[in-house]
Amino acid sequence: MADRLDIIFAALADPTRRRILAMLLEDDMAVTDVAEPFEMSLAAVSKHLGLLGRSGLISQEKRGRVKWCKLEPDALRDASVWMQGFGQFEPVNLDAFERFLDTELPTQTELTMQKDP
Amino acid sequence: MADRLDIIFAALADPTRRRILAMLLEDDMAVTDVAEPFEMSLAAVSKHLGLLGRSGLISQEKRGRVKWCKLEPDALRDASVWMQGFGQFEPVNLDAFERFLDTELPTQTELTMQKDP
DNA sequence: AGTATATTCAACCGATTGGTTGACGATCAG
DNA sequence: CTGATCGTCAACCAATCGGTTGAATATACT
Repeated sequence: MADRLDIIFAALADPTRRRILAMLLEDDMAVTDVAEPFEMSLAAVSKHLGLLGRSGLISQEKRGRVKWCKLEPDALRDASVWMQGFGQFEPVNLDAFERFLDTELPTQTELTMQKDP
Repeated sequence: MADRLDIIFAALADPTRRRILAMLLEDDMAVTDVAEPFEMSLAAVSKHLGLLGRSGLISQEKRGRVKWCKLEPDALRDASVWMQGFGQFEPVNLDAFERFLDTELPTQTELTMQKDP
């Protein structure tokens, strides 16, 4: 019933999970290390990681007794693409959007924005 | 407590609300008209619209007895910027964008893609 | 073997969510 | 004025969420 975007956006709707994703942006981490900075039980963080795993935003691989968590930014693409469908009317001079286009999508700019046909 | 991103992502996590946003992408709509295609009560849709309004993703203006709903894509910027921090390694591809258009916005394909100018 | 470490499981809790229904206040049309 | 239409409100319900605790499992260390 709940489709992929439901699960991804729901996963992103929690500040703890967003913080975890930001941490994993720097490096892969074990569950215990992920949990360390949070003021909640390890079990709670483990649940968050389970949800992130089910959403595809991270992958988890068990090596020995340690379960390594790895960011999977690909999973964000669907959500990002969905959102960009609404950004099409945003003024092109929005700082962040422009920075994004400049640095990340140089070749696709004309295709999506049709700035100067 | 719940910060802006929490509320925006939570708003996007529901398929009904995403469908509503897609509808409002075409044009401003009255609450009753928004509710029409959904198989749920008007009150339920009204609640969804209230949440979307509180999240800033739409604005609502009452004229007479009709309350007009208007998409506010600016509100997506914070979320989009946040996500782009994770997408930096994965350029958005147009295949995914096309899939999005097929499944969520079938009628707007020509409008947004400008296939044959 | 015995103990410590890493992680999850299961049961529970209060709060929130997504939906319903019925009553209600506005506003428009005749 | 009367009646229909537009939309919200309030109360309720079942399900899910984010957290807790304590027990359980699996792996590693000595």
